[in-house]
Amino acid sequence: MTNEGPILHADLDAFYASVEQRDDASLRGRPVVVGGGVVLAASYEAKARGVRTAMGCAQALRLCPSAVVVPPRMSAYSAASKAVFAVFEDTTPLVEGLSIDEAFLDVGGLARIAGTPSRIAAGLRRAVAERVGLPITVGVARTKFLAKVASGVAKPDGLLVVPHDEELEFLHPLPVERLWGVGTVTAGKLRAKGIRTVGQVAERGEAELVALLGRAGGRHLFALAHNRDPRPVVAGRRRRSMGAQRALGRRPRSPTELDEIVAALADRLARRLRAAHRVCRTVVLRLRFADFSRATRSRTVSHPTAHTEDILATARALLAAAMPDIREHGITLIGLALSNLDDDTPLQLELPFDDQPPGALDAALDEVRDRYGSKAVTRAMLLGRDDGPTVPLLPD
DNA sequence: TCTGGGGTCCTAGGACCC
DNA sequence: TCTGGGGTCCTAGGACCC
Repeated sequence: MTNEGPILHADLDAFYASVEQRDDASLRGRPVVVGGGVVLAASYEAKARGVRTAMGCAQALRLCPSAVVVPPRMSAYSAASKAVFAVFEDTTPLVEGLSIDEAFLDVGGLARIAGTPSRIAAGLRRAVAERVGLPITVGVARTKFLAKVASGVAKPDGLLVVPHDEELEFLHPLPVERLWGVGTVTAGKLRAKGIRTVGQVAERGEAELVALLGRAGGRHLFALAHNRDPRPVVAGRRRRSMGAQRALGRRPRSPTELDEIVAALADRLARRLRAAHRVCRTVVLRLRFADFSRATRSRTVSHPTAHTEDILATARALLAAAMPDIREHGITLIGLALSNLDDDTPLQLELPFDDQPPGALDAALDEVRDRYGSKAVTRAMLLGRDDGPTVPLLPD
């Protein structure tokens, strides 16, 4: 949990497309597009022709007529991801996964065992190539943020180490879009102020950036432009929400069809929730309308659940409430997300009542609250001496 | 160029409590 | 009776990431 730096950011190249090229020799060296209606991943041969993620497959074929379009094989990508993460874990226990194909690794404590960070990174790339057969790019720097920028610059199949004394020289000439967290909207706002490079961000005051981008966004960007990023690599992060969605096209849908889709989504999510031994308290209905505007409707219940029927009942209530909007605007996507996740077995603590000084119970509960969050103390029971009555401290 | 499926984090207002 | 300040939770929306 400590950040001793240096930090590696390891990022598989064109992940889904690389798995397809690995598993089918006839695809190697050719432009490959993984997707159905939309491009989920493009090989570097296809990227060179202008094909991009999230582009329609029809447009991808116009840009690159020789591209081979293959349907996604999610289970193969999931297996490949597990194998790559096993290599990460063999490198250091301090691995923070960011997505299916990238992770931060804190290799600060490994200098005496495994050599310099660049040696560790080179060994990691070699191990992924030998054991999994996939190309991976690694960025190395003192902070998470800079390591991620470095891997982005080094792609594909590259390795880039940013030395301590060259951080700002590396960072400041880069366009603001390279910064993690700067997308089209933020880049547009910055451009309107004449800010195009990270160095130009660094020349502005924090207050100006906060006024432009909001409190958190402005502070964040200000810190990053000066290469300040104290965030540690955190191993074992747990997911905070779980979702599933379905695009519907533009054809009108009957209420019965919508109900069937919501039921299928609720069933799929509830199964995933139970498989992960989690429960949820909040159900979110996501809608996208014909004009591409979006809306969410959510409801939080008092009792955590992983039962399909509970989740579906809440989802149905949300759908019913959203029907006027759906009728008015037309619906093109429907999704469900579950949040406020928790473990399915609650934490149980037994505090011996005998010989406790006054206030000991309150102090113990405070400690639980500090360590596990206020939600951990949802139901505290005061157990009496001998066979005395059980007194609920908080209403059920 | 009309756009998939899975996530994270931030903001802002209102309710409610002490 | 009126008042303040602080905290948490819920809901909805938005930006961003892969």
